[in-house]
Amino acid sequence: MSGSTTQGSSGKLTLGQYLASIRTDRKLTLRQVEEATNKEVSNAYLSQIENDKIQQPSPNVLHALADIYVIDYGQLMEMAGYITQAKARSQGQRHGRVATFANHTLTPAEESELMDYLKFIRSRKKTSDKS
Amino acid sequence: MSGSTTQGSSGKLTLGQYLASIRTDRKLTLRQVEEATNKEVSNAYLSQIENDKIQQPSPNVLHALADIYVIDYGQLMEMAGYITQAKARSQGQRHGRVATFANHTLTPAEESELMDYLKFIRSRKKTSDKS
DNA sequence: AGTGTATGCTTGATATACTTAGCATGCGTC
DNA sequence: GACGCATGCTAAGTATATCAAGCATACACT
Repeated sequence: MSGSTTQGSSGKLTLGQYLASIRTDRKLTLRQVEEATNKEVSNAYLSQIENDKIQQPSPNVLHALADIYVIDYGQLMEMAGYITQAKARSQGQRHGRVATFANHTLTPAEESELMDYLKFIRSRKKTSDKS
Repeated sequence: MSGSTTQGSSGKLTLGQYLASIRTDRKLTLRQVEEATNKEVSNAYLSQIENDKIQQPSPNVLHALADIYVIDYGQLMEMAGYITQAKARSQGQRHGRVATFANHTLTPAEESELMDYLKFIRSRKKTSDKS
């Protein structure tokens, strides 16, 4: 029951949620992705990944997806629980997580709405210290 | 370079041969390595890897070995047949308007909240569509 | 109605990484 | 010789990623 696909506003996105959000954002179907990856990732399997039925997809699968979505392979690797070489890069914070949004195609209207909402979120939290 | 251990006069070393040569060089036993990796890699399994019975050990196993041997993780990954970030080609085009968000450093929580909100926005608009 | 088609998802089967137990040989000491 | 015991390895089992096929619903069109 319940269990909408969103996992609430508390935690991070899972790998599956992340991949699903990107695909739907780009308005691609499971089978289109399967085609785009040259059958490297079947639509059935992608469905399982997006629903977190697969605990740790292989690097090759992740690479194929990163390839067609044009997103960062290393990020997918980390999300999947793999240890990557760039594990000690806690300094270059300028990018990194924001990549999530950078990889979504937002309309100007949406972007503006989100900017407002971000302001709202931050104003709510302002009472407590920043971390 | 390299050449100090038993390398076939033929071509490159396989992953297993490479790992075995390092271990014997260091005069370690399979069970010592198993201990050193905190049982992350069992001696039985390491034996299979060294004899190329395992086609593609998982990145986590490779990382554990790279760790205790103090060798390059990425090299092991490539030897095992994984594609690494080194292969990353052109980053491709960036989505211009998203730059606004890219310049904001979002916390994971904020990012997640915004993702939910974006879904909400789009679900509202769903009734009207045109192409 | 009905027929087709697209979409997401599930189900059963297979491949293979990985584990646990044990084998075989060698090397030492009695 | 027999008893330990360390070393590399193997055999059988479990877990899980991945595939091929199909199901269910929704949407379109006649």
